[in-house]
Formats: sequence, structure tokens, C-alpha cells
Amino acid sequence: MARRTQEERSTATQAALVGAAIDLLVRRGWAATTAAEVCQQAGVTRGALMHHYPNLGGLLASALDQLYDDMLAKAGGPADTVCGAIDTAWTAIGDRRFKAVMEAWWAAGNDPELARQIGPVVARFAALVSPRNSSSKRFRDPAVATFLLTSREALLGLAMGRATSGGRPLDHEAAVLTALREQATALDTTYLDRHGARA
Amino acid sequence: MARRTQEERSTATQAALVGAAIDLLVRRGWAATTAAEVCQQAGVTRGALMHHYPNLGGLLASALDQLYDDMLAKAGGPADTVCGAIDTAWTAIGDRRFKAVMEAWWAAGNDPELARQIGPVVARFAALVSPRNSSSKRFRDPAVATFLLTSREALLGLAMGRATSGGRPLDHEAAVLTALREQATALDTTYLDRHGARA
DNA sequence: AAACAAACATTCGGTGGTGTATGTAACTGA
DNA sequence: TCAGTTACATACACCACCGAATGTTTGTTT
Repeated sequence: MARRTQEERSTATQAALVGAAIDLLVRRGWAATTAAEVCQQAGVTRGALMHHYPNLGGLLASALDQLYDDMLAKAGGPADTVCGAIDTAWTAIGDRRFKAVMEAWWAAGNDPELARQIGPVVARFAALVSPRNSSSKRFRDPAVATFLLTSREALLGLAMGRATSGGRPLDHEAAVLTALREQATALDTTYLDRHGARA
Repeated sequence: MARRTQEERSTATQAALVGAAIDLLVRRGWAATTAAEVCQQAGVTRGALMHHYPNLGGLLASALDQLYDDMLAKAGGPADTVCGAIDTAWTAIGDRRFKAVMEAWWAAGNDPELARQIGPVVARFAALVSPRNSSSKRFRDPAVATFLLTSREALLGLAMGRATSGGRPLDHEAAVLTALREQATALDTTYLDRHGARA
């Protein structure tokens, strides 16, 4: 790469910084995600970071933002079945990179100032994971809505279990997931039985 | 208190330190629970801390240990119904001081050295919250066991929601809890229907 | 009451973190 | 080609935290 344009250089280092930040958040947690560590892993100096971002928090906010976009794209459109909603939520929550979100989430919960900086992107993740973003009629059924909320909490619990176990899934993770999906399919079926005529 | 015995002095400051540590973990999180902060809140100097404990980690481990004992006492014996197991778990997980445990849990997950120091007490909490500590026959039913594991994750999710919202319960917390208890009672009932003859 | 031990308090050096200059190399437009 | 801008790198000042060492008060023992 004898001669690169300025924009190429910029985007390259920014991508390196963002990637290193997410990776560090996932592997070593919030506290270990220091400016020096991120830059070392990205192969740049701290000067580069401060050039592209106002401060470390700015980089992290941007990194989480990009992660959000990526996950939103992978999640696809809003699901129209209960089971689909579970799968969609788990697509995001079960992703190993979701730990970065939880780290930020947790840190922001303890630091109001930080909450102001990364609060918006964290809120977007909360919405992504929430079952609200669906317009399907069957989600208005109170039983369905409550089940989805409960499931969401369970999925978050599983993700937390992974995070506190070095990223390895808990032993019962698969069992819990299949149980949730079974319940979800049951709800989908009974809904069709009751309202199928309309469709 | 003109003249206190040495033991009285010791236990008093240790209690003050332990109380301040838990309170800080709950209110401000792991990172903010620094030796200086704990001592200031406890009304002693850092010298006192270092006198009674090998280091800050030692104090925190001891504090979590005492918290565990207290919660174990409050939890009572192992429950013998599914609904009782839910209630027992929520007695611990729903306690606002449980955030201190989660802070430690989370921090230890990111720091192997810390995990060695506070790993044992964290493991004890994991056991307290797990449905394993019951000898009731009905808990061997696979469906019941899976339900309990799923519920545990959901309860942890709720606790995490609280922690990341400044301690305030989520809007749907009550709905989730009643839903879980309803399911639990249903399981208890069907179990009695099937095996009631034996009792 | 004197000698000792325990319970603190104070001070110190070192480390690791951040953001801020300030210097240098790479690109770009005229 | 050269003047100007952008993209970095280096060096610096500063602050928070920890653990160790040392000093001081308070209780205990004989």
C-alpha cells in the first residue's frame, strides 16, 4: 500500500480502533478497556485515538453504535410469531459481542456522567432487545406480551451467565432455550386456533 | 462510650467497613468502591482498613461473605414447592443488596486474579440462587427442573434491569414475577395430581 | 504504673490512568 | 512544487489509587 488516500487512512485506523475496543470490552471488560490497551491492540498510538475521537468515551460510544447497526441488520425485520421474536432477541443477546453492550450497560448504570455519553446507544440496544418493535397483532395479547418480557429477562440472564463464566455458555443454556421456544410455539399455535379464522 | 474494650472497638470498625463496602457496591458499583471511599464512608482511615484486612479485596470478600450468611438465614430452608423455590430465589435476588453480589460476580468474570480472591463466596451465592439445594422429589421432574432454571435466569435478568436503572424496578417486573409464580403453582398442582396418591 | 500489644492514623513512593500540547510525516490543491 | 491541511506520534503534566512504612493513641497485663 504505497499510497493511500487520507480518507482510506482515517477509516482504516478508525475501524482498527473500533474493532479493538469491542474486542477488549468482550474479552477483558469495561475497566480493562483503557485507551492504552485499545491503541496497542489496534496498532496505533494514543495520539491517533485522540485525533479521531474527543476522548475514550467517544470511541466507545461510536464502537457501540456501529455494533448496534450491525446487530440490527442481522436481526432482520420485526418477527411476526412469538417463537420468531425469541429467536430474534437471542440473535442479538446470544452474540458474543453482546457482552460489550452489557459492559457498557452496567458501567453506565453506576456512573451518571457516563450514562449521558453512551446512554443513547444503550437505550437503542434496549429497544432492539425489547419485544416492542413488533407490530404483529398477536403481541398485544397480554399473555403473549408477558411471556415475551419474561423470556427477554431469561435470555439476558443467560447472557450474563456467559459473561461471568468467561464467555462459555452455561450448562443449562440449551435446555432453557428449547423450553422457551417450545412455550413460544405453543402460544403461536393456540393463537392460530383462536384467531386463525381471521387469517 | 468512655471506655470500650479492644474487641468492641475492632468489631465496631470492622462492621462499619463491611457496611460501607456493601453500601458502596450497591449504590456506586465496583469501580467506585475504592479503599478511600469505603473508609471515608465508614468514618475511619485507610490505615484501619489495612490493619484489619490484608487489602481492599480482603475486606470485600469478607463483606460478601457476611452478606451471604445474612441472605442464607433469610432464605430459610430449601423450599419444597416450585412456587416456594421461586419465592426463595427472589428473596435473595430481589434484595437490593444483591447488586453487590452481581458487581463482584461481574468484576470477577473479567479478572482471573480477582476471581481467585472472591471466587469462593461468589460460588456460594451461585449455589444459593440455584435450585439445586432442594431435596424435594418433585424437583427431579425434568420439566420442573428446566422451569426453575429458566426462572432463575429471568430473575437474574430482572435484578440486572434494576441494577442498570439505578435500583428502580423495571415497569414489567411485577408482571413477570406473577407470571412465573402462576406457572410455578400450575406445576405444583399438576405434580400433586399425578403423584398425590403417594403423599 | 510501667511495659506491652493492639488499634488505629499519617505519610510516602510507585503505578497506571487520562487529556493536552507539540512535533513530524503523509496527503492534497493550486 | 510548495503551501496548507490532515493524520498521526511523542512528550508532558496531572490526578487517583494502592500498599508499605512509620508514628501515635488506646486498651491490657502484671
